[in-house]
Amino acid sequence: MERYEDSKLYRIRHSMAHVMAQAVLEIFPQAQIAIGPPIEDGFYYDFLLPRPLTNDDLKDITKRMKRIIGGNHDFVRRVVSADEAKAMFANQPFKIELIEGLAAGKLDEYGNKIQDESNVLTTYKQATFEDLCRGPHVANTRELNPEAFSISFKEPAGAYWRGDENNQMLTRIYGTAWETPEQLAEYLERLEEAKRRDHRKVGMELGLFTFSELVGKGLPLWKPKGAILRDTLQRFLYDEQIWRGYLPVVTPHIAKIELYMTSGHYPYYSDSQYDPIDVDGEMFMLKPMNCPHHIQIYKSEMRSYRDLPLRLMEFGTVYRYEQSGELTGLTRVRGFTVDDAHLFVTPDQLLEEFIGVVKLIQYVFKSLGMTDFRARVGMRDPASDKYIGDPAIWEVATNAIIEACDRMGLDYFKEEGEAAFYGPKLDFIFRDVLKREWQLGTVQVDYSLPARFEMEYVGADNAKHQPIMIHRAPFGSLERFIGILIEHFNGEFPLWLAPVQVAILPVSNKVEAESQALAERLKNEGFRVEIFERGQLGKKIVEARGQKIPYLLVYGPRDVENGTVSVRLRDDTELPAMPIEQFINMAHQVVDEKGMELVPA
RNA sequence: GCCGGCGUAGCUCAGUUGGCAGAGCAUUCGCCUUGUAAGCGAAGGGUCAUGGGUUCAAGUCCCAUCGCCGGCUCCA
Repeated sequence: MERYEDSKLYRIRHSMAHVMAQAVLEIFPQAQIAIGPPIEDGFYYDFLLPRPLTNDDLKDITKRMKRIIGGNHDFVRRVVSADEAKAMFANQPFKIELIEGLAAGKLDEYGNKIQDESNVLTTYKQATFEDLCRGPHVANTRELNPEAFSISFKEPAGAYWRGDENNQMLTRIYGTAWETPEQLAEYLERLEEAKRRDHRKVGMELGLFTFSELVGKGLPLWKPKGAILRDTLQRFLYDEQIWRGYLPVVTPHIAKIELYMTSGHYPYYSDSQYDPIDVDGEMFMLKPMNCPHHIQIYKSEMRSYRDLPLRLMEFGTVYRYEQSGELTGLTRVRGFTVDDAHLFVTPDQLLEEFIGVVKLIQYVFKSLGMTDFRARVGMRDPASDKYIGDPAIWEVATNAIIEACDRMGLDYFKEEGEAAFYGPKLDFIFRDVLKREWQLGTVQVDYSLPARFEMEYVGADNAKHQPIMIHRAPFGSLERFIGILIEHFNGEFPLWLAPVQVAILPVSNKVEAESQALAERLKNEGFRVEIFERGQLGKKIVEARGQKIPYLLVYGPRDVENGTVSVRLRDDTELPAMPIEQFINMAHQVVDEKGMELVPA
């Protein structure tokens, strides 16, 4: 497959960024320009502007961009010396900084270390605008389609120079650009669809959760229907884990600060923890993670190799201080529940246990109809010093992960700098129906915490050994996972998960008593049922459809007489009237199979 | 935390150059008794996010705070 960097779209978007910069400079000649790269689906350019942008500015910029494109200007590449470049951009301080970084062969335009040393400076010029740029670009603006781009689809946004929050805040204008207007329309439609499916909107409409200013931002309140969904997921995983030899534990929400000093969490992550609470002169913290607690349970007894592997699980709620601006619905919150487990294993067991965890995660995803995911091996960044533990041990752990993947035939890719601070990990990245990627389940191999906590077990040789720890969470956080599920399914959950599975729609209140009896019968069968009593049948259908309830049972005198129900599915399919017994069997089958369809194949 | 936008009834929103705070849905009550996408009528519901300021007069103008949205940063 062609790399994005080599594609025509990439050149189009890169060139669009230059055209936009030219347009902005026409309006604000005093503006300072930073960088303007292509990105997924589009491009941006960062500016230091004399005032905030308005919608009218964006219209004006768009108009000017179209005019520039219509001018059929060539993009002309030129190799320049550092001195030449500095003279050319004398009144553009950001460019001067870039030139100095590039000329010294140290930093690229993003402020990252340069890999290749071919520190040749080039510029590209179209019409009156010449920009420091390594390209590539289209040959001429006539290759840009003036009807296939938009800069008004997104609000202008703030962005720090070189992405560092200590630097100056610039104004970033985003654009999207395509080869044809049809592709643009398709992209914009995808954005609209994502907005329609937004879990915050759908979750409120379905009555799953709410937020309260009095409780606090980033602290979701689960309403009954959301709690049912959540509990159903939780029970599914709980049962699955019990079956696989996990043991449940429960631990408190606060602990002494010394616990996190020992684990190493406190010094490394004090920024994202809440301030300690003084209790009778001792400092306690809201727990930011569950592992140190589980370690204390491990250490409560003398462990033999015969006890291992020991797999402790807990749906443990943790609290982390997230900056207010980064909170988003359920996907980024300040208190959330991790479907956590820690496996304590001997070196001999590591591989097998790791494989077992990966199999569990694969099974869980498959049960939820989530099939499109890939695995990432997160390795330490050799240049960083944020990791604890001996590099040699890291290598052993990383190799164990890779060997497990190979042995399972798992498709994976490696990425440096994606490890946890105490060990390498394997992350599962899920792609939803809208082709967006989310990092979900994670498995981490850890030699560090067992050492820090001086954990041990007695081996067959009667000597003491240190266990290895595997941290893992298939969902990651229940909150975030449910947010993703809502958007993936657009609130139309598979039957086994749906908070209300069956809506009974009485044709009139003449069958009120019979409808109640039907509801009771279905509840006794274990189904979640709601009777819709308001208004006429049409209105009941509207309401039940709005709640995305899988089965709508139209129930009237005819059905009462025949012992049937008329089943209408969530997708508006109308099944012929069927005996109640038959409906119950069908629904049981779909639930038992965790089917994605409402009618068994 | 930073940049920008936005806060009017439970929800979605209207509210003119500053001049009596509104609609639909939802809720409650009454009528209708219904067979596959909204039956009819009435009533209740507001410190216009909060606090200050300007003004004869503020939902409307100014300032601060809180919250929400889009980004940046961050995400054990």
